[in-house]
Parts: sequence; structure tokens; C-alpha cells
Amino acid sequence: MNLIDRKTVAEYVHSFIPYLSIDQIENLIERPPKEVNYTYALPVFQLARHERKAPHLIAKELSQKMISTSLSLPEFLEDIKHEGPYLNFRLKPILILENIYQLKENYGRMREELENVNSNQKEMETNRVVVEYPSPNTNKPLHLGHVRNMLIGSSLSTLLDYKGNRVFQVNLNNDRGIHICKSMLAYKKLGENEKPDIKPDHFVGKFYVKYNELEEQDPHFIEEAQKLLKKWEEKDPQTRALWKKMNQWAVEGFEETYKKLGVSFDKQYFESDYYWKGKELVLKGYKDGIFEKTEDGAIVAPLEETYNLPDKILLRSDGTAIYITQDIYLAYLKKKDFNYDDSIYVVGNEQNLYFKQLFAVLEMLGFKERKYHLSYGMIYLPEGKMKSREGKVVDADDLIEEMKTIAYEEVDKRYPHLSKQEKLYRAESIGMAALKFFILKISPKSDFVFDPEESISFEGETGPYVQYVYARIQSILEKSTFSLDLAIDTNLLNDDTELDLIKYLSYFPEIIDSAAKNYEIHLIPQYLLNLCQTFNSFYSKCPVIQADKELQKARLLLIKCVQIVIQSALHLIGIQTLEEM
RNA sequence: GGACCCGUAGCCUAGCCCGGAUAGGGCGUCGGACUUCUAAUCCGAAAGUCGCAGGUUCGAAUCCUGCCGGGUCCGCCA
Repeated sequence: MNLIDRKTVAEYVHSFIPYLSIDQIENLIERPPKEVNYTYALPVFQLARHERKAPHLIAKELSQKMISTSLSLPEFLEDIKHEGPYLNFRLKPILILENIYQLKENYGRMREELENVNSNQKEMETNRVVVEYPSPNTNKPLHLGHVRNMLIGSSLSTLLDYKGNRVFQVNLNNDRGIHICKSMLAYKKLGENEKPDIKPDHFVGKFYVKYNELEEQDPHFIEEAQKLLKKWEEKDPQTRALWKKMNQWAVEGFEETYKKLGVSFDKQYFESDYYWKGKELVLKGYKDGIFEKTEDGAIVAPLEETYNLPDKILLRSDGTAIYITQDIYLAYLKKKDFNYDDSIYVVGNEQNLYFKQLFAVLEMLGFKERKYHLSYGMIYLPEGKMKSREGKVVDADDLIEEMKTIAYEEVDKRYPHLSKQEKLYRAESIGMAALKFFILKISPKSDFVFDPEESISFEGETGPYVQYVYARIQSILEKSTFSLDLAIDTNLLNDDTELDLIKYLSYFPEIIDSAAKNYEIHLIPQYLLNLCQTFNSFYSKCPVIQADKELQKARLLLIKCVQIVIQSALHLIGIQTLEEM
């Protein structure tokens, strides 16, 4: 097999432009616009300074030099062409198709696969990564924000694992604090001894909403909730028993939701187990003169001068822990548990400042491990921000059910004759694909408005659109009387859509690479849309089954490769393929 | 008051980190394509001051500065 990608091209170009490094050239190389039927383009403007010539002349001369000095082009290149100030390269199609067909689901990490085979670098240390998400509060069920969080966290974990990292997924249950006491108080007042008659986390959440209704009528309830928290901290047995019971309900309910979304963890942390342990670290920091004490005795980290951040309280004046106290400890604990190289926190952007402060405080303590806050934007409803307090949220379970229900109707509409079991199977797969793709195709940084009416779609830029391409290919492969074979004549693949497909296929490894490097999951759905749009154009223009033998065999291999890439890309974002839909 | 994020056709969104070919898609609208590999599809059309104004550059949606509009956050919540 031949390792061919952007870097291979850069290495080749470097032999003609020695004054630029391979990395510089690789950085310069870009993907040409759609209508240019070449794989990579080198804009030569930058060379104009060295060469003191007009860009289009440089491009022309370089291409001539490349073609004449090497007699024939290097094995992996089919064509080089100058076009204005650009030098365009086309990779040899058969090599791309060969790589995909042989590497199968490993094609997306082609470079690692082929380099490992060649150099047998097994002793190379595997990078260890901890990904923390979704870290829910245990007083109410999961909502759409958590869904976004989980989909990002879980597909990032899959992706990093795919690229050779050892990934540990962990979840921090925020099971202690005033929020859970509020649900407990309402339960005591209104539902004592009732057992969940609905999904247990929803049952707990019901009381959280009820609490807020109570508080609205009578603001004194907050004092009662605080009393309950105090009793909890004093380990009052009755309070602890109630707390334990309700937390169990909440966590049980979460587990069901995790399962539906295909999320699982290597370890679950519970804040209540160690929230007080960070206290020692903070006090030691104070003793060492790193932190300061306020007039009333709270410990504060001075961040203003060194970090240009607001100072941060680390310990209450009464000596009790607050949220950051335990997060400091947890950083050490995760290091101890997993000996990680990278620690990623998947948390919404409303906590951007908090994480800057947390990381600064850890650094002050001498804890200098690599940490990254993967911050994502908030989701709004058409009527504004979601408010759990008022029960104005898109509930995760409801949303999942709704997606499946609508998907069922769509399947039923098209194929009423199918068995109910088959319809359910497809609806589950299609509904989940629609949900996951809808959320993951958007750049994690951007906020977005979720309009339930408009967002649940199965047409256009959606998961089902991609699944549909997979199924269409499957259907052709089954109907063709020819079998797949690498011995094809790629010259027959000369339609624009065919050349485009090959071009997009060759980008897959570099898309995966940059998605993993920059933690940008949305690059994968975006890539799939480009690939699938091109396939659908191909599909309507280029018949496969009716084509002559040689052309048919060439097209079969091409579409098989498209199918392989679709499947492995979808797998990375937790979406299943369907052979028929 | 301060810090950070966002502003791309009626609506949604990619591209911004790392400046390069006429700014890509989708929804919606209008007009076409199923006796032919699955129409959850395809083809075509209308629709854009890339928030505004400067600056840097051969070249700016992309980098810098200022402004306008929206959002988030800011010492004892989680």
C-alpha cells in the first residue's frame, strides 16, 4: 500500500522548493474549490518574493520543471497543472481506492496504520486522555443541553480513541448542595413516601419544579432548604437517608438516558464522596503563602495581578467547601486514577471564566498537567433560555422518544407493508441519526436555537440523508452481478461527479486528523454532507448496473469506497447505518 | 463598570484558529425530473453591503483598532 496524502505531496514539492520546509509547504497547500478537478492546490504568491517573478509564471515554470526533470511523475501523482497563480495536483485515483478498500475502517487513520506497519513502533507511548462529561446535577432530569454535551463528549472520546489515544470517559455527579436539598424539601412537604411512578429522575425533577413554585409563594422556603443543607452537612441520618434515596432515583434515571444515547463511562465520580478533600489542598496553599485570607476568613486565590482574572474564593469563611474546592481535588484524583496526559472538560461556555480560574489556581498549586475546557454554546428555545426551575426545558428523554415516533411515522408512510418489528428497528436508527447529526453538525462553539417544529427533519442536511446514501449503495452492490475487484480501469471514471467523489474520499484522513487535533467534531458531519451530496449527483447522472462491464466494475469499487468511508465516519459520531431504508 | 463569545440571503449554518480561485450548504419560495440502481433524492432559478467604519496586505468573511447590536459571566451557587 502507498501512503498518500497532503504530506506526501508537500514532501514532493519540497524537493523543488527547498527554501520552504515541508511543514511550511503542507500548510500552504489547500483544497481547491469544487469545480477544480484536482486534489490539492499550491498557491504560489508567497514564492513571488523569493523568485521575484509574477505568480502565474512561477506556477507555470514549476509545473514544467516537475514534469520534465522527473521524466514521469512520481507514482502517486496522476497529473500536475498550473492554472494562473496555482499549481494543482491530482492524486492517482486507483491508489486512493486501493487504500480505502484494503484498510476499510482504518482508512481514516491511514498514516498511523501504515507508519506502524513500517516502523513497528509499538513501544511508542500511548497518549492517555480523560474526558469528563456530562456532570449532571442530581436534582432534575437531563435536558437538551446535556444531550449536546453527551454527544460531543462521547463522539470526541470515540474519535480520540480511533486516533490511537487511550481514552477514559468519566462523569462527575454533582449530588450535593442546595439544589438537591430543594427537591428533597418539596418531596418532604408534598410527596413523602411516594415512590416513583414515572422515570425516577423525572420523579425527582417534578419536586424541583414544585419547590420553585413553593418558593415563589413564600420566599422563606429558601431558608428551610438551607437548613436542610446544614443538616445534610452535619450528617443527620434522616436527611442523609432521604438524600441517598432521591439521588439513587436520579442516577438510575440518568443511566437509562445514557444507554439510549450510547454513552458509557469508565468511572463515575460523586461529589459527595470527596467534596471536603480539596480543603486540605487549599489550606496547604494558604500556608505556603500562595492563597490569601479575607477579613472574614474565607480563602481566596489572588488572580488579578498574575492572571488578569477576577480573584476566586476557594473556601467559605465558615471553612466549608464550595464547588471549586472539590474540582481542585478532582483534578489530582483523575491524575492519580488514570495518569493522564490530557484532561478534557466538556462544559458549556457559561463556565468559561470559571475554568480559566480553576486552571490558574491549579497552576499556582504547581499542578501543571495539560487541561482543556471544551466549551460549547448554549441552546435556546424560540421563547428564550431553557429554565429548569420552571420546567421550561426540552427534556432529553422526551426528545429521544419524539424523534423515534416521528421516524416511525416516516417509515410507516413509505413502507406500510413492513413488519412492526422492522419498522421499529429502522425508526430507532433513523430517529437517533437525525438527532445526533442535527446537533453534531453545528460547530460546538456556536449557540443555537432549537425549534422543535423545524429542527426535527429527515430531509436536507440530516443524518437520514447520509444513511440513505449508504442504503442506496448497498442496494446497488446487491443487485450487480459483478463482484468487487481492485483490477479496474480508473480512466473510465471521468465524470465530474466521479472525480469529485474520489477527491472527497482522499480528504477523509486529513479531516479526521484535524477533527481530532482541534476537538472539532462537526468537521465529520460537514464532510459527510459534502461526500453524500456529491454521491447523490453521481447517482442521478451515472447508472451503475446498466453500465458496461468495465465501467460498472470501476463504479462498483468507487461506491463501495464511499460506503466504507460513510460507515466509518458515522461510527465516529455514534450513528448506525441501515442496509435498507 | 470589567472580561469573554457571537453578528454570513426571509430563516438556519460552513468557512475565521493557519488571509488566496466567482463566499459553500440546507430550510423556505418558484420551475423542472420517478414504466429506468430506493424521489428520505436530483437539476435549475430568485435571494448576500460576510453588523458598521477605518487599518495592515499584491490579496481580508478570515488579521488589527474603534463603534453598533445580541448573549454569557464576574469573591463565599453548582
